[in-house]
Amino acid sequence: MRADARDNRDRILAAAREAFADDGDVSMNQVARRAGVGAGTLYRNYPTREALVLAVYRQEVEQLVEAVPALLAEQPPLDALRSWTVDLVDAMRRKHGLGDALSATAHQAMAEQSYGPVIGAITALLEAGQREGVVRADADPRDFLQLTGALWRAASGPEDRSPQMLELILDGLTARP
Amino acid sequence: MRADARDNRDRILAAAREAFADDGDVSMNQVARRAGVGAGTLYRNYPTREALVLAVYRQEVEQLVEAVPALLAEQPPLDALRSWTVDLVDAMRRKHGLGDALSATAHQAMAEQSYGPVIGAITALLEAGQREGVVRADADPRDFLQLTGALWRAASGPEDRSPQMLELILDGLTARP
DNA sequence: GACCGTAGTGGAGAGTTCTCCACTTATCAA
DNA sequence: TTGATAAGTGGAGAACTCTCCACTACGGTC
Repeated sequence: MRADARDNRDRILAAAREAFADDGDVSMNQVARRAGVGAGTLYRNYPTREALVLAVYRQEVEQLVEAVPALLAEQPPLDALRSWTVDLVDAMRRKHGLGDALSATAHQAMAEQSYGPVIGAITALLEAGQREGVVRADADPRDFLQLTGALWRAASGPEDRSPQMLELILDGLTARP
Repeated sequence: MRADARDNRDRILAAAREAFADDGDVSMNQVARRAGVGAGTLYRNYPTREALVLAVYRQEVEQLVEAVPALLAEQPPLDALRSWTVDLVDAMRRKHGLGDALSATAHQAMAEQSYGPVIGAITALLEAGQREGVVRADADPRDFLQLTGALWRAASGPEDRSPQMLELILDGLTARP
């Protein structure tokens, strides 16, 4: 990769980070202008808005993913899953566009490739529960991420119903004797 | 309302119905052109794409709503809820844009006003279950519609995981002794 | 240092959403 | 029948997304 290209890529990411921090609905054009590049350059580096959003919040998401082992060490699996999910939904709500980007990729190939880490985190949480026999055997991490999208949408509405919905989902995940 | 205005309104609806039947991603401009009206007229009648979509599929949705009493007469509440939901998700998948429109309105005031019927149908199904003590008391119809949105997204992916997700949700809805 | 192939660029352009307001016209009272 | 008038119209316009390709300039080679 050419040095100037890498420079542009970095400038775009920096500009996007600033712009998203200021306000959620920033146009791709605005990001490009702010970074001092043409629209073409922006789109070559980040082909979709989602790709850009995921790149911007990569660190935040990584932190969430890395927190999993500690959670599992401290709490029973279902409690760990509950508090992790609350944090995830919270991040989706605070970081504009992240909820859309994450739940859009839940059942796509893209998710496996670029956002495997999140799926990996959910897998670890579910498997811990399965090992203890408290989570049903057919629980699927992509399904859970998709449901998390619904949670986030509910949390963003006028009346936050996400706690109740989360309890319902966890209840549905629980293994029955 | 002026007669010519009503005429235009009807022509727009007819044009939209045709256009949506042909293909899901039709631009608002195309609908306007097809109906022979200006963009302004289209937007005055249907302020958002969602509003137009809901108007176009009103009958389909009404049929779904009206089917509830028969379902409840034939089957136990949870089975009725299951089969009704399968039909709803199926409609969301076949009728382009309906899934987005419905799940977007799940927790908004708009839903109560213009799509109360769907909420009403879900309420009837849930209450039947509650009366028999098989559905948890704190189940909320808007939450359920929101979860249905996730189901639809999952059903539209490469691998249809919606049956498993539906079982999980129904399991979560079940009242525990 | 000069050369050249190719990776990389920017912005014009086609298409979109949605708003605004100068104009047109249906309707009702006289 | 005829105005008056408020309801209704259309399309120009501003801003957007995303693509395409004529150009520019980086960096390995001599």
